[in-house]
Amino acid sequence: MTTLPAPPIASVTRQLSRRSVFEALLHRSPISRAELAKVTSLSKQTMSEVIDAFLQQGLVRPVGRTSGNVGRTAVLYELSPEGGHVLGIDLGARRLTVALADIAGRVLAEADEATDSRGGAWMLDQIARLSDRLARDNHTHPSRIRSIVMATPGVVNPKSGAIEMAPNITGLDHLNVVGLLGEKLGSPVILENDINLALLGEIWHGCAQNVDNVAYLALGSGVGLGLYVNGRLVRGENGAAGEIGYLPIGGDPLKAECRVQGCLEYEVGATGVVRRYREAGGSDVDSERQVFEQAQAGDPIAASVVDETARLTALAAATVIATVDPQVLVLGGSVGARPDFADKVARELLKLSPRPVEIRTSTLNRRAGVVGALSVALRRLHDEFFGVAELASVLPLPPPAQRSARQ
Amino acid sequence: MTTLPAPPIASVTRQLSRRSVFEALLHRSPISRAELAKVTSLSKQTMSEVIDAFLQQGLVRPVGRTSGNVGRTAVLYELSPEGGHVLGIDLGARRLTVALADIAGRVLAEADEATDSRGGAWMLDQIARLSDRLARDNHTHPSRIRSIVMATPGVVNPKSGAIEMAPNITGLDHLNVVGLLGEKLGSPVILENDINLALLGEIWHGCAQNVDNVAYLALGSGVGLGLYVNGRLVRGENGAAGEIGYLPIGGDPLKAECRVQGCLEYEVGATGVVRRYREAGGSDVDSERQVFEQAQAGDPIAASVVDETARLTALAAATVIATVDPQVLVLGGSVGARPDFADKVARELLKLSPRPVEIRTSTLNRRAGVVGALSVALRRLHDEFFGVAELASVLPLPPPAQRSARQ
DNA sequence: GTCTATTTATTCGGTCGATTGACGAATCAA
DNA sequence: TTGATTCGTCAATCGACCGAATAAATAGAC
Repeated sequence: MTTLPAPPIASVTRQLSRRSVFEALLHRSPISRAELAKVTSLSKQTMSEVIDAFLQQGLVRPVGRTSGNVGRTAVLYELSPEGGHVLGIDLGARRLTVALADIAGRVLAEADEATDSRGGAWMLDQIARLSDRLARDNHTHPSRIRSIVMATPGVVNPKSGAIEMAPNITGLDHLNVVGLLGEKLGSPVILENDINLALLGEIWHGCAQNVDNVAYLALGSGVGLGLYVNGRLVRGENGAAGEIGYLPIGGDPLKAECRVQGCLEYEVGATGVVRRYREAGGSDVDSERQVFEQAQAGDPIAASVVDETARLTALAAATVIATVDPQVLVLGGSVGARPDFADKVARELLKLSPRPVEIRTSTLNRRAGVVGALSVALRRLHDEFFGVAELASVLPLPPPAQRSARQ
Repeated sequence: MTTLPAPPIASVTRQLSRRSVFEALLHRSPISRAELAKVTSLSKQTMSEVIDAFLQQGLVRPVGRTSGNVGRTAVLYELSPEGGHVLGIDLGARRLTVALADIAGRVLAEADEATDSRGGAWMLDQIARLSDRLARDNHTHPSRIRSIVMATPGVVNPKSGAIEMAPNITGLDHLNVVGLLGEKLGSPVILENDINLALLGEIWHGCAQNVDNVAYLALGSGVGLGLYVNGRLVRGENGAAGEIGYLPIGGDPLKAECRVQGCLEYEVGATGVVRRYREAGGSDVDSERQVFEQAQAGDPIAASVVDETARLTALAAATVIATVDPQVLVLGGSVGARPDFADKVARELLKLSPRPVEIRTSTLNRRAGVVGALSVALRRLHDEFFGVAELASVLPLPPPAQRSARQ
C-alpha cells in the first residue's frame, strides 16, 4: 500500500525509457531484467534503475524466478495490480454494467443490474453504488481507481464532454454527469458514445483485433455507426460522426418523420420494424425481437419485413464502405449480431458493392460497451503515467503567409 | 553548396531539440538565437549548438540583424533555400502542373502545360522534362530535390503505392509509375489520389486552414470525396475511401450502369449531366460546362438538370455529414466550385440535414492538387530530417490473452 | 564432488547533452 | 561618458545512457 504515483519529474529521455519498459512489461508479462534489457535495447543497468523505480512506486512486483536454464536464475517481474485500477461503465436504457480492471488490462470483475428506471440522479446514485461495491469486493479501495470511462447513448460533445442527446434515458441531458459522477466516484470521468465504445471493445478484445480501419454497424433499438480510421476513433467535429439514422435511405428525406428522427432510423430502428410489420398485417408484437423470431418461425410477413430491413442495412453499409473503405465491417447490436440477419445483409451487400468487404459479427455482444470503456480508461491511465504528450505530435507545416527571405 | 545531410547520428534528446528548433524556424522565420531559446524553452547554450549544426548543414542562413531595440543586436536566421527542395506534380487528364518549393514551404515556381495525350511512357517523359526545366530555371540542380509527390486520378493503393484505376488517362495502369518516374527524376516519388491532394491543398493554403475535420466534395468530370479526419487524411484500407461515385443515390443501385461506374457517378458525373440534358430534350452540347452555362443563360431544361444535380450532390453531402460529422464541407472541382452551384447545394442541404455545416468553395481551384502535393512532399522531407518515428506512437494496449499473475 | 561455462545483476568510469551562472560584447538612452 | 540592457559564449555541473569489469548463482560435464 505504498502511496503510489509521485512521478518525481523525470527528464524526457528517462520518461521514454520508462515508457518502453512499461510497454514491454505489458506484453511479455513475467519477464526478467536481462530479458527486458534485450527487448527494449536499453542497457542492463538502466533497466535496473527503471525497475527499481517501478518497484518503489508499486507499479511492478516480482513473481518467482527462472529455472531450468543454465546460468544464474533471474527474478521475474510483472505489473502489479496495485499499480492502479480503472473502471468501465456501460449505461444502457435497460441495463447498467460496470467492470474493473488493473493497470495491466486484466479484467478483475464485472457486474450488472437493471438500470434504475427513475433515471437522472437516481441512476447516478446507482452507478456510484455498484462501482463502489465492485471495488470493495475486489479488495480495492475506490480511491485507488484512477480513470473512469462511461458509455452512454446519445451524442457526447467531444469538447465539453457533455451528453447532448440521450433520447432513451430519462433526465440525463441537462445534467452535469461528468461533474456529479466524478464527485461521487472520486475520480475523473470521461463520457463516450456507447456505439463508439462497443467498437473499441471489439477492437481490443473482440472480433476486430489488429485492424486499423473498422466500421461498426450497430442495429438494436436504434441504428448507429462507429468508425475507426487510421487506428483512431472518429468522433466528428460535434461528436456526431456515425449518426447514420439520418442517412437519406429508405424514404423521402424531406418527409416530416425523417427530419425528426432520420430516414433510416424511421425504417430500420426497432419501432420502425414493428410498425412496418403491423402495417403489413402481421400479428400482434411489441418488440422487434419478436418480429425476427416470427420470421425464423416461418411467418412470411415477418420474413419480408426482415428482408427489407436487411436490404436497407446493406444500403447503409454500402454507403459507409464507399465513403471510408474499411477493412472490416462489424455487425453488432441486439439485432445486427444475429447470424441469420448478418447473412442476409452480407448477401444484399454483395449485390451492391463493387468491392467486397470482410463482414464479422460482434463477439462481445452485450459486453462490448463496457470492454471498450475499459480500454479507453486504461489508455488514459497509461498516458497519464507514460505519455509523451506533444512530443509525439506531427511537425506542423508552415502557414502560407511566409515572410520571404530578405537580405 | 555544402554536402547537405549527413545527420551524424544524434541522440534522441538532441533530435528532439533539433526538431523543435526547426519548427520554431518554420513559423517565425527571421529570428535570433535568443528569441529561439525563449520560444523553444531550451537554453541559450543548447540553442547555439543546434544553430551551429544547422549552419554547417546549410539548413539555415543568417539574414541581417535586429536593430532599434536597446541592447546588443542579434543576428537573425531563417531556413535556407539550400536546405532542400520538394516537387509537387498534378497529373490531370488535360493538364500537367508542376511546382517547386524549398524546405520552408516557400513556393519557388510553378509551370503547367497540356498533358501529352499519347499517355503512358510519353507522359512520364513529359513530366520528367517539365520538372527538370523547373528546377534548372530556379538554379536548383534536380539532384537537390529530395521529395516528390504526384497527384493522379484513380485509386492509389496505400500499401504498394501503385495506381489501380485511372480511367481518364491512357496507359497509366499496369505501369510502374513510382519506379520509372523515380528513376527519371532521381528521387523517391509518392503517388496520391488527386482529390485527396486537392483537399490537403485547401487545408494547407486554401479555404480549410486550421480545420481538423474536413470533407471535400469534388465535382468535375467525375465525382469524388476527400476526407480529413482527426487531422489526418483518410485513405481507406485499399485507398478507396471517398469513392462516392458508388453511393446508392440517384437510381436503382442494382441497375447495370450503377454496378459498373456507380449510381451517383452515372447521374452526376459529366457524362451523366450531359446525358440527362439530352434526354430531357435540351439543345446540342458536348460538355457539362455548357449545360451549366445554358442554365445561367435562362434555358429552363438546363436549369432543371442543374437543380437535379445539385439535389443529388446535396444528398451525397448529407450522407457524408451524417457519417463523419465534418466541421467544414468544401466544394471543389470545375463544377462544384461554381458559386451558383454551391449555393444551390447549400440550399438543398438545409432541407436535408438536421445539423447545418459550414460550406466553403475551393479557393485554390485548379492549383489545389499541386499545392497539396507540395504539402505532402514537404511533410515527408521534414519527417526525414526531424522525424521521431515510433517514438511518437501511442502506447498499445495489452492483448486479451493475458497470462494471469502467478505467485 | 569439483570444475567450467553460462547467465544474471551490480559497480565503475566515460560520454553526451542539457542547464545554470558568469562574463564579455554590442548597443540604446540619458 | 556612463548605465542599462540584451546577445552570445565559456565553464561547471547534473542527469541519463552505455560498455566493461566483476561478483554471484546455477546447470551440466567430468
